[in-house]
Amino acid sequence: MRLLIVEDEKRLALSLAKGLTAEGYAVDVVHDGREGLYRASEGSYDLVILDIMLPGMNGYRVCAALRAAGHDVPILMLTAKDGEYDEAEGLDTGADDYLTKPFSYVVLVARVKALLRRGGQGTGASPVHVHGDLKVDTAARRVFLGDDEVTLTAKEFAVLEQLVVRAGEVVSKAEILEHVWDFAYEGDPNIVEVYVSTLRRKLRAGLIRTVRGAGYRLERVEAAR
Amino acid sequence: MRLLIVEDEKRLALSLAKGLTAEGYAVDVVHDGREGLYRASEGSYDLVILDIMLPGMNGYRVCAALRAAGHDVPILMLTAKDGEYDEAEGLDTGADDYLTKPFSYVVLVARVKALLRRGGQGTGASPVHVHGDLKVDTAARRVFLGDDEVTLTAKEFAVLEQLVVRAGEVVSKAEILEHVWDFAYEGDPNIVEVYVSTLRRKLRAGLIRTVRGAGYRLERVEAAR
DNA sequence: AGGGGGCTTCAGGTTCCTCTCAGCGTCACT
DNA sequence: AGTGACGCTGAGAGGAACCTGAAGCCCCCT
Repeated sequence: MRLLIVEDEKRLALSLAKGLTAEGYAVDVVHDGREGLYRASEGSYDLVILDIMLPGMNGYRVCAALRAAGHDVPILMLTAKDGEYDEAEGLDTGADDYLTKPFSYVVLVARVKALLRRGGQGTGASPVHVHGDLKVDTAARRVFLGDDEVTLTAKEFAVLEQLVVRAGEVVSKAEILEHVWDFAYEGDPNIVEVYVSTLRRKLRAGLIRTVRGAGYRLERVEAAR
Repeated sequence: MRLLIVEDEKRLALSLAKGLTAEGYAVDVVHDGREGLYRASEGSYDLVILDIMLPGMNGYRVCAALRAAGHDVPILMLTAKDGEYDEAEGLDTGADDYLTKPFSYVVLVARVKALLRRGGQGTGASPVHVHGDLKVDTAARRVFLGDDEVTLTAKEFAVLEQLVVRAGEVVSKAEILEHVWDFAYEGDPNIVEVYVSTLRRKLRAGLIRTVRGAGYRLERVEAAR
């Protein structure tokens, strides 16, 4: 899951990014409206957190421009409560939810999750993926193998999520990198192998199949016996 | 999938080529406009990445010339943001999308994929090709012969894919070479024979017919029994 | 300040692809 | 039937891709 934060208060942006990263999202941050619009237009984000007061281009205009261009990515607006801007206006321009500053971090996370869940429903994707005896609950971020819960770290979960969403298909290492790590990541792609390795250990060895030269594939339901 | 990059900044061209190759595309690079037009005219590319500022012939003119000649290959234009050239003009001349430098690599890949997807849908290409008792699933990278799965390596799969996509037609050795390896490949063309040989062994001897002096042909549905 | 957990890098080891080569078979044409 | 061109295929070297244990770093919690 990739999130884009468009927020010019750098301290706030940074702390949000940090927290959400810890939740297992891949988070990109930009500090001005024009740049935000540009990045969001690429369509590779699952949600955009958009401040209203922005240099370059204000949040309403970014939001309106995105909708005008046909993007239906969920948008969570951040409004200051000083009354200069109006919540209703945000919703009018096509935002899906708004949050009035100051807000608690917990609330933000809850809203983010709610929006992601709603978006998922809209497109017919269930938040819970069942796959043989593997059950991945993307909303609750829990994984079960048979009756046993398996504890995964944020990154482990994110990698598994990618594989589960496209179960049966080959997912390339590059695609996993793109979705799980953010665009500033310049590290070793080997990191994907490391995570696959630990996932295999924590889950079951045969579950994630390596397709040499192509990527990884979550095996479709193992032959029932 | 074959991509052509027309870009005179060699460093940029090289790094794009490297990345896209890693994504599994066969990538060719040329550094001037005239050469780009010439290669693109051959019609063997699935997408063209076209810089605007080019020696020989600028990107707009290449693009316009291609469209004038009736080619509908997707074109992704690269524009510098210095304002000398205008994005709209790129789209006017028939480009399908544009990207303003500097851009992140991830963005480029996303756009490339989007364009290829759009094109693919239009032509109704399915990810699964069925051909008699041979089934080739390009998304999962799996091949079935009857009920049995056949394990293929990356190159074997790529060769078979070429034959399957054009089932019933003769595909020349040169075409296979170009699609599976890229045009910079300087090795022995015999390599194609080697791979056809192993494919026959792994699949069924009669499936791939040699057409002497012309190439190979995947036989249309074998006589049902 | 110390400890722990998660993230990342690194390096050694392993697997198994890829490509080349060479000899032989097969085909088409005379 | 002979001949040359073309195609087939087994063997092996070399290397790419992948796996995984270990260790360092950073952040957070105690």
